[in-house]
Amino acid sequence: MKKVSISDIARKAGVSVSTVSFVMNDKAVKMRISREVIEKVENVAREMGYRPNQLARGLRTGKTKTIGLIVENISNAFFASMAKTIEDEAKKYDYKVVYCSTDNDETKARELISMLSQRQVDGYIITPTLGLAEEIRKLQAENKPVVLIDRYFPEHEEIPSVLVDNYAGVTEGMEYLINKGYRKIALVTIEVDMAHMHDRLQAYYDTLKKHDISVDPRLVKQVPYGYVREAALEEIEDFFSGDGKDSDAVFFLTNYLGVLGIETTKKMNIRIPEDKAMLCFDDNDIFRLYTPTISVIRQPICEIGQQAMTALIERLRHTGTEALPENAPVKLSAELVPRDSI
Amino acid sequence: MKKVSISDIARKAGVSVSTVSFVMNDKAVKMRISREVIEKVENVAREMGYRPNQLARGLRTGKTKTIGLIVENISNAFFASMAKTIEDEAKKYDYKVVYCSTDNDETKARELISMLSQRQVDGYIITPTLGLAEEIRKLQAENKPVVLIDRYFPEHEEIPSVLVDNYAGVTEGMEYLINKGYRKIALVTIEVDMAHMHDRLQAYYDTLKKHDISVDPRLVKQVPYGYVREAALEEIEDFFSGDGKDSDAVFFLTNYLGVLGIETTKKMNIRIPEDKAMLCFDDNDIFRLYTPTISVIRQPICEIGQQAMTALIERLRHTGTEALPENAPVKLSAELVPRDSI
DNA sequence: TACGGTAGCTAAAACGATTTAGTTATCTTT
DNA sequence: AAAGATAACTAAATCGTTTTAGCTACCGTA
Repeated sequence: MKKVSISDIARKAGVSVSTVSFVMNDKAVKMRISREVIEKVENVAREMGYRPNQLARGLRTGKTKTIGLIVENISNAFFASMAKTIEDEAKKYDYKVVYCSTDNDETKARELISMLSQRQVDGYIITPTLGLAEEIRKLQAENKPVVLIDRYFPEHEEIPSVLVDNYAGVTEGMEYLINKGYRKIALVTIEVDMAHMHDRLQAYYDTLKKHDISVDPRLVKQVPYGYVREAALEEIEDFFSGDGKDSDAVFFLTNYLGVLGIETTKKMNIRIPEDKAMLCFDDNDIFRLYTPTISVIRQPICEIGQQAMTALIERLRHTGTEALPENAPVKLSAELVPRDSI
Repeated sequence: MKKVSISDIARKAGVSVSTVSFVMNDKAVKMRISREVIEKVENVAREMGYRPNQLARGLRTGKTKTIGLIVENISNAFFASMAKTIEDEAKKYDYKVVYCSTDNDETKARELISMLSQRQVDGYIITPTLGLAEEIRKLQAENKPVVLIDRYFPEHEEIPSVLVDNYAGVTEGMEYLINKGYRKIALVTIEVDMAHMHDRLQAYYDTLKKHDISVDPRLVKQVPYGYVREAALEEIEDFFSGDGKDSDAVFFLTNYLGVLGIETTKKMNIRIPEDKAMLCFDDNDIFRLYTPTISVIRQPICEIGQQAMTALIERLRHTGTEALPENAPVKLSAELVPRDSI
């Protein structure tokens, strides 16, 4: 059984294709289609179960009512919740979201953008990888709005973004640790190739300095990107039995690292907070449920999603001549959630 | 700046649109396009950054190289991992996946199917809700292949599916508990409106009977669907301080319920396994990391995803006259992972 | 009586690809 | 030298919509 097309409806209702189109798009009144014809068409369409072909519609109008969401990894809790809010938010504006994961791989990210672009999405929300700025500029040049989330390009202020104040967040966490008397604070981070991670790291250094605590470079552990779980676990374990051994607290700079951290401390029988206090950037179900519960710097996930969507919609609606929306980054604040691990 | 279309390439290369199309689709040799023209076209296309418009292509060919994946909730760990495998798997066959969540709401599920159908996806992988069989039959009638995962319609064997042997899984768990000496085994489930949950519940009853343990209906707790987190937590807490109080073990029939269970036992200071042993259907990071680690019946997520994809591809390739692939449900087995909670 | 206006539709182009059926020029063959 | 074959392309239809421009009756007015 083939799908019903607009001309099937036209034939059955005894009118032209244009008339059906007008009726289906609520332009019937404007086009002075008579009451009877409108009803006739509506009835036939309902009976035959007509659903307009969005490919054809998109081809003709140039709008697909679809936005592309590119995140690092959709199976990571942070991005999964984010995706869910964005999807719900998009629905309010009658947009559909299609999402994909870069796995933080620049090549893959490029491919994804290309794929979404070929599918003619109307706009993009992107968690960028390194080196993606050029590609994003091209999208903007094609008049496709883009909003960055979570990460940004300091040298490209013309790309709108919704960010968390990473520097302030880490500073708040560090102040808290120092206030509680911790002095030998270890830091576990991934490669700081992008600005948001650099901001977090910088806040660590600056807060230590501010309190006249000498910075011990051996207390800072960088886990390289692209390591599989097991390799990353080993790295952290090595750190805890080597350079990081006599730290009295450890600050994990991402949610994923924090989970690995829990796994390692559990395996090594490191007691929290007796042997080591623990703090993590970004929340996770596990942190709330683990014994002891783990303190975190929580990012306002819903708000990020909402603001990103608002910013995008604003730009999608901006057709032509009115004043351009501001491109200044939206900066939200992350909040310290103290729990038993400190 | 407008996008480059095939006719832009044709004009610049001084050939016809058809020629460009042949070159871009590797039909140049078959169509006897000369070496020089092929190179010319390829160069122009590369220089101008030509990317074919998939809407136009899909409209013409009737194939979008896209499959729709409908799950219950993409932010649930089980479905998130599943989605990731399916996406990776699809990529191998050069398909793109677009996914969406039903939140187990029949109306929403219908809308999602309708939306995907309007966007002309080539095939579907669906975690169905109650009452979705009719809608799915319609897709099949339109020659759009569908594969069910996780859930099924016992009265509709003609819809292919990839399932876990829920009955055997729960039986294995129950046998294990009984072997370890537990006799007052409580069960926490969601509404058993669909067959897969009914199978799990039935296995509970049957195993008890087999071991001549009397079934105490008060030990079976059903948490209604659609309850928000807090309400569901309260239900479980009430159960643990009421009817379920003197059970010596508790079996949670879904991953989500298990997480709520952990939260509740933690709050109520129920010691595991001293006060109560715990077992959960379906794994989760938390169960592996919690203290004590929680025993689970693990579903083979990757295999489900792979098999579903294989089954779908087989049907997508099946154009016309050859033998139809078998529709018999693929049944995989779930595996008991014993940990410290029992 | 002729003209303008309007109500109520329809024809046809366009969007960007794919694909079938030609067309033209050159080359073989007899 | 005529006919057929082949190499190397192209024209035009098509997919299912939207949208602009236009057509046809009929009515009112001067």
